Amino acid sequence: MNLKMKKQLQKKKDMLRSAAMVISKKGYHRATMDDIAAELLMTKGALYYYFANKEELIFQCHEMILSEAIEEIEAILALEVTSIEKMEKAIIRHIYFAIDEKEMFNMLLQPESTFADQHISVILEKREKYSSLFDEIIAEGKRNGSFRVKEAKMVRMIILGAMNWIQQWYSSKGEQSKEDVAKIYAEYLLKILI
Amino acid sequence: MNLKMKKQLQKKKDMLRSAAMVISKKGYHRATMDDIAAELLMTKGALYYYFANKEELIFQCHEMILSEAIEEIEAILALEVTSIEKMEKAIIRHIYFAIDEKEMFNMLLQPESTFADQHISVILEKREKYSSLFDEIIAEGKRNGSFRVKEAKMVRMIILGAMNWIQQWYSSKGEQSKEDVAKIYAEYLLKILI
Amino acid sequence: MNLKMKKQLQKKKDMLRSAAMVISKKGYHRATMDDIAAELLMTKGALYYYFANKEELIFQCHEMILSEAIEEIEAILALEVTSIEKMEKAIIRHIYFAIDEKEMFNMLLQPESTFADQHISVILEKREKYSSLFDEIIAEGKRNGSFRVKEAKMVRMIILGAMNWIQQWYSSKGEQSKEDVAKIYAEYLLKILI
Amino acid sequence: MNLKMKKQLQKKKDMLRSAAMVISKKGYHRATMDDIAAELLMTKGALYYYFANKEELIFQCHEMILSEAIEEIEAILALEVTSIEKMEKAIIRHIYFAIDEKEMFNMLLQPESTFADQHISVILEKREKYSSLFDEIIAEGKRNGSFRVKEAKMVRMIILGAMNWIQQWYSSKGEQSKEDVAKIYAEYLLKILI
DNA sequence: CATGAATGAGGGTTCATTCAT
DNA sequence: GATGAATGAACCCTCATTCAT
Repeated sequence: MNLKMKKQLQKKKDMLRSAAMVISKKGYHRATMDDIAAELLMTKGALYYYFANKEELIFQCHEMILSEAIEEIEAILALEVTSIEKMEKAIIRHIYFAIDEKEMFNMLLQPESTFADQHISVILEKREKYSSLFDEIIAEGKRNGSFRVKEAKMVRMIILGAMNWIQQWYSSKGEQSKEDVAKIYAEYLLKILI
Repeated sequence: MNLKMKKQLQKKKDMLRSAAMVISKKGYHRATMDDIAAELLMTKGALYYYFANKEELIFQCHEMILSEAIEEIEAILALEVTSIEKMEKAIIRHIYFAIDEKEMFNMLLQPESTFADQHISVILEKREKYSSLFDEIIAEGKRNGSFRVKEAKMVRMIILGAMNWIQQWYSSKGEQSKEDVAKIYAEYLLKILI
Repeated sequence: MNLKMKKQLQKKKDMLRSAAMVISKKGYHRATMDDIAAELLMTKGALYYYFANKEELIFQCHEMILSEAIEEIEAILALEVTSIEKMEKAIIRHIYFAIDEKEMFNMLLQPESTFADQHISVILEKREKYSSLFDEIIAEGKRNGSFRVKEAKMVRMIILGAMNWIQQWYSSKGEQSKEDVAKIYAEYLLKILI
Repeated sequence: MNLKMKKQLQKKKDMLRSAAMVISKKGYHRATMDDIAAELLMTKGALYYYFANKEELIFQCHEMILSEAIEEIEAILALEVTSIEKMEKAIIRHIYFAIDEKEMFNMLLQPESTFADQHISVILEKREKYSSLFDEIIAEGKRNGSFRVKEAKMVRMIILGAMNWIQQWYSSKGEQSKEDVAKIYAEYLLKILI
């Protein structure tokens, strides 16, 4: 029984991952339920067996991705290292994610007012939760004297905005390795904090 | 004759502006030609007299807005002030634009792979042109010793990314005035350059 | 201008009439928008130019038919004849309608819980309005001593029920002419009132 | 074995009864096989074990209900009472049924051209059989001088139609008890016969 | 016997686009 | 130049039905 449920859960995750692929590649509106089903080697009908409708599907995509991202940054927060190192790691982690999972990441940046009010609040909450983890690092850094910033919220926004923009220009085929990019970004962004 | 053409041009600009409003408010896909026509107090049919199709319409929106933005930054570049001041002014100008014309600005950030190849290259070229103006300021600053950065391209991306993200969180109803936001952003972002 | 609007109104009426034909022949659920459009020698798209959706379409059918029926019985009520004659004429009129416009009439009898609350109240009101015209005749007859009934409401229901059932068995190909049927029904039903 | 079959039969009857409930409440088209299965605390798959398809299911519903109704009226016919009393009892029985089992009764009134030809003839035959029982009472009454009607068929139709219409207006929450309604109806309808 | 999963054929609806007037 | 009307291709979604397990 438990095994069965685990399998089901795994399957749903796999489906969400594939769906996110298509959706973020084509965009929410251009990706049809047929497209998504095809990617899953299913028919549309089967898709609707698992998800009530298109919005529900994309909503669950969002949720899954955000939850995973939150977990990872939380793990960094729990490390026993300096605040500077935490921020560095968080920045690098974020950038790796933005590059490695470009499609899914991209999806998060374009909620496109697709969601019904009920869903949107959940998503926004989770987004805020994620962002607040960066706030925590900043706050911790201020407390122990590592960082010297007054407008913490805005600094957080600057950092997140700078990182998210990578989407728009980075190409894995380019000359820069993702490791280099991440390192350089971390270096420059830390200049703002210190 | 010349007057007539001017009038026509002005009319078209007005149309583009209104259209951009609707499109960026609703998003490209949710904004129907009917919506746009209604905003222009026209019928759909009339709209098609001026623009061959929806893509052409949005393409011209993009072009107009970008051209105007480029002009403004070019004007700053031509000023006889220090590089630091130029960058400061450019940042503030950009942020004002992002806040004051949120809808149009937003449209620029979501090309959404709407464009056919033919159009997209024109847009990308113009975008690049705009971005390169920031490069020029940075280069100038490096030449005259004001700025000390190695990875100029990446720094430019950090700055642009940070600024564009304002879209996502700034609300005119919030406590922060746009003047404050622009000033603070300029201050922090200049820290990266110096 | 006025002529144009009249034409449009007439066209809409024609459309409603044809639509009612299909719908009542096939039933609301079996009649597809394609079917209806085909009957109108149109495409589905054109249909949606005139009616927001299927429910709106059928709602307007109902309304039109009921309105016309109400007018006719009201005309009978206004005649200067005895109550008995009025009831006789109303019965005959109703039965003619049930037989001549079998399809539309049939549609009225099967609201099939198709309507949204907003619409259903309008329809029920109009139905009640129609039925109340029979009440008025009965009341008038009681006042002037022609009729001798205690439970007026129930008698009205008996009369309407009996007449509406004709739908279920009368066939124009059968031996009975509609004139005969109407006359006999009137005769028997008046026995209840007198 | 015999016991087993009896149990099975009973089970099927229970299923039909529950199914009829859902179908007549929602209407044939709005009631999905899922709905029906849920009411039976089963899954769709199981339902298909018992019934070949949806039409078969509703067909058996019809048949069961009609058979039961026929039996009851036949019992009345066999009583040793006057024709007037028989008709009175039949009317009352019919009305009780219409009120007590509103949903199932309602289903019978809306065959909705759901049935394939093969089925429909069986149903129509059974309906006719039921109706003919009223004919028999009338005929018997005519023979023994209780009733004085020429157009027996039409009178039967008037009586049935009047009774079936009760569906449309009677509410158990209303002021009238079903006993009152049945009595009054019987009284008025007998006026037609005598 | 029963279930979960899948299929596939529509049906309602939207909307960019066209065109006669 | 402008309008109303119409088209048709997609798209989301539903649901009766099937079937391996």
